[in-house]
Amino acid sequence: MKIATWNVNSLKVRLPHVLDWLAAVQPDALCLQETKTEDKGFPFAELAAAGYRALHNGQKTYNGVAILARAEPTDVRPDIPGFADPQKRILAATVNGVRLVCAYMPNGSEVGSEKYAYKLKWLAALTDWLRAELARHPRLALLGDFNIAPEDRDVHDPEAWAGKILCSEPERAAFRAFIDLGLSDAFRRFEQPEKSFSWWDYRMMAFRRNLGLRIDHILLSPELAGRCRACAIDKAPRKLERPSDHAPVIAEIAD
DNA sequence: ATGGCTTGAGTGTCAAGA
Repeated sequence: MKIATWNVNSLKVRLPHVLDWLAAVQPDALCLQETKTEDKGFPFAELAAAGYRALHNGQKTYNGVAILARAEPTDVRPDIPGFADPQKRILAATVNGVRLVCAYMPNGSEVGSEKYAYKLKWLAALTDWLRAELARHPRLALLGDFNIAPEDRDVHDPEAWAGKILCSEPERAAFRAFIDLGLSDAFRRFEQPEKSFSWWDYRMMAFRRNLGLRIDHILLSPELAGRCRACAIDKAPRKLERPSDHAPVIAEIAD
C-alpha cells in the first residue's frame, strides 16, 4: 500500500498537477492540505474519473483537508473531537484497514504571537486525541503538513532559523510528543540524501538553491512502521510551472 | 531590509502562508 501527503496550496490551481501525479505514482491514498475551497468548489468528478474517491473537510479561502483513496474509506471523521475550532485542519478515515489522519497543522506566524499560542494548543489537543485513536486503531498513519522542522538537519540554515517559527523548541517538543505516543517518522527509517526538504519558499529562487525545510511528514504506528518498506520526498512536482511550494511525501507499506 | 512570491477575495489591495 502506497500512502502519501501533499500540501497543494489551492486544489483549484493545482488540480492538473494532482491528476498527473496520481496517474504517475498511483498511490492507494493521498492526503491533501490547503485545498482552500468549500465542497461546492471541490473537484469530486475529476478525481472520480481518475479512479479516486474523495473525502473533504473544506472551507473558503483558507485551510481545507482531503483524503483521496482508490478503496472505499470508512469511519470518516472531520476535526479534533472536543476541540472547538472553525479552521478545517483534520480529516480521518480508514482505508484498506489503515487509519489515516490527514493534518494541516497551524503555521503559528511568529513565536510569541496569538497564532503561535493557538498552534501549541492545537498540537496538544491533537496529541490527546491521537492517544485514544491509536488505542482504537493499531494501524495508524498521521500524514500532513506539520509546519514543524523536527531537527536541525531538516533546516537548510539551522543558525538562521534557530528559535524561529517552525523550529522553536516548543514546536519541536510537540513533534517529539507524537513520537512519544509510539509514532515513528517514516522518512528517517531509511537512509536519505543530506539536505532533504519538503517545502521551499516561492521567493529568492529558494527551490533552485535548495533553501528549504522538511515540514511535511508521515508518522507511523509501530505496527505500520514495521511494515514500512520505503519513504521519499518527490521533488518532481515542485519543478513544474506554477507549483505548490510543498512537495509530496510517499511511504510504502507492505501488506 | 519583516523585503523577496503565490493565492483568494474581489476590482484595490490586503491577509496569510512558512
